[in-house]
Amino acid sequence: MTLYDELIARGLIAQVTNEEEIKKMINAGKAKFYIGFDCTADSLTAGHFMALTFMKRLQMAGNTPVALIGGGTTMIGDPSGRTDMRQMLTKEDIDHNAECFKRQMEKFIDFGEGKAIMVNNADWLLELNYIEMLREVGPHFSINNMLRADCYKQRMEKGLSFLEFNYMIMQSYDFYYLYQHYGCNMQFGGDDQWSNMLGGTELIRRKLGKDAHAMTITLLTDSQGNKMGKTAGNAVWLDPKKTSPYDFYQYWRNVADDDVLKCIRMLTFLPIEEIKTMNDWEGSQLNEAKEILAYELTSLVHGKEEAEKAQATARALFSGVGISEDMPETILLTKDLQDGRIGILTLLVKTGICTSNGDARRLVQQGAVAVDDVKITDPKTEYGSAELTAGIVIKKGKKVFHKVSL
RNA sequence: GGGAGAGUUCCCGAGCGGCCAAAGGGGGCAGACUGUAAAUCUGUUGUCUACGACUUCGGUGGUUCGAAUCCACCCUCUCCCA
Repeated sequence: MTLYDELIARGLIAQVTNEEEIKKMINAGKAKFYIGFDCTADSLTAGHFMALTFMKRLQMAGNTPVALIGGGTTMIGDPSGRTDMRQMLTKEDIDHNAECFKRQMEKFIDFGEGKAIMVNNADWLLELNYIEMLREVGPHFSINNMLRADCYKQRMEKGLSFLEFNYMIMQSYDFYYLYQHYGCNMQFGGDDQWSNMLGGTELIRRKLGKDAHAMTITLLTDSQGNKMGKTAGNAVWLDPKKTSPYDFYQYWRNVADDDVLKCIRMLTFLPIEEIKTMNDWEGSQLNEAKEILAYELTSLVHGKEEAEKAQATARALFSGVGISEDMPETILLTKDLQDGRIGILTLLVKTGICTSNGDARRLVQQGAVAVDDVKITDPKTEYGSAELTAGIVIKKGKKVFHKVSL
C-alpha cells in the first residue's frame, strides 16, 4: 500500500489542490512540506498531535517535513473557526511558547541532519516593512475573494478586525517565503486552514509562476461534530505537567463508541490491516479498543513506561482494588491540620478535587464521595493525623481518585 | 463624523425599581442504568465560619428606604449613513 493510499484509508485527507501531483511526490518520498503551528499556549495539544503524527508518517516515507513555528503569525491571531477575536499575546509570551513547542516537537519528529527542519516565521515576518510588503504582495490579493473565504464569512456578522483580516496574507507569505528559501512546495494543515493555504499557492503562482500544493487534514471531530481533544473547554495538553499521563490516558479511554475506531485510524501507527480486524467489534470488545487507543497514544506522547503505568493504574482503580502507586497524590503538611484534624471538605478542596467548599459540600451530600471505599455523607467528617499518616484514598464519583498522606 | 441598538452568572439568552443569586437552554458535576461508552431519567451548578450572611448583571459616579433594572459620563461591540 502506498503512503497516499494509507492516508486515504486512515481518513486523514480532507482536501487537496492537485491529487496526482501530491500523490506522486509523497509516495516517492520527494516532498518537502510544511505545517504551521501558532504558539497560542505554552504546550501543544491533542489537536496538534494529529498534525505531528501526519508529519511523522510522511517523514517515515522519506519526505522532509518543515515544522513552522508561528512566532510571527501568532502576533496577528488566526480568525479561522473563531467567533471572536483572540486575546492578544505579548511578544515575550509568544517567544516562550515557541520555545515550549520546539522542545515538544523535538521529542516526536527527528530533526536530524537533512531529516526535517524547524523554522520560526518571526524570523522573516517581524521585520517586514509595511509599504514594501503591501507593494510586494498586496496587488495579488483580491479583497472580494478573501471575503468569500469561509473562515472570514463566519466572522462577517460578529465583526472582523483588520488585524485578523491580514492573517491570511501572512500565512500566504510564509508559504511564498518557504518556497523560495527552502524549496518547500507543499503545505499541509487542518481543514480549517484551507482558504489560508490556497492564498499561499495562489501567491506563489502569481509571483513566481510556479505551482505549489496544499492538502488539508481532516479535523478530528467526535460523533456530535465537536472538535476532539478538549474536556469541558480545556485542551488536552501534551505537556505532562499540564495534563498528566494518567489523565491523558483517561481522555482517550473514555471516548465514545462511535469515535474509537476513527481515532485509532487517524492517530495511531497501528497497521491498517490490524485496525480493519477491529471494524466489527461491538460492546465489551469495543471497550477493549478504547484501551488500545489510550495505550497507544499515551505511549506515543509520554513513552511506553508512562503508558504502562497509566494503564496499570486505570485497571487497578476501575477493577475496584482502589489502591495504586501512580494515582494523583497530595501530601499534607502538619500546618494544614487544625488541632491535628482536617475536615473532608477542606481535604477535597486542598487536593483540587473540588473547586470550592460549597462544591465539596454538595458532592458529599449527594453521596459522590468515598474515602477508602467508604461512602461519606456527613460534611463534618474529619480525619486525624494517624489515619492520614497511613494514607487515605479519596474517590469522587467513579472516575476521580486521589491519594492523601501526611 | 452622524444616527440606531447591544454589553447579564462557564456559554447562549430572559429579566427592565422590591417577590432576583437572577427564568429557560447548552455545557459541567453527581445519582440511577451500563461497558470507565452513548442515549435516557433525576439532582445540582456565585462564595462563605451555610435554615443565615456576603459579593455579582461592561466601568465610574448619582437618584431612591431599595437598582441588573432609572439618570450622567466613560469603555467595548454590532447595524445604517459618510
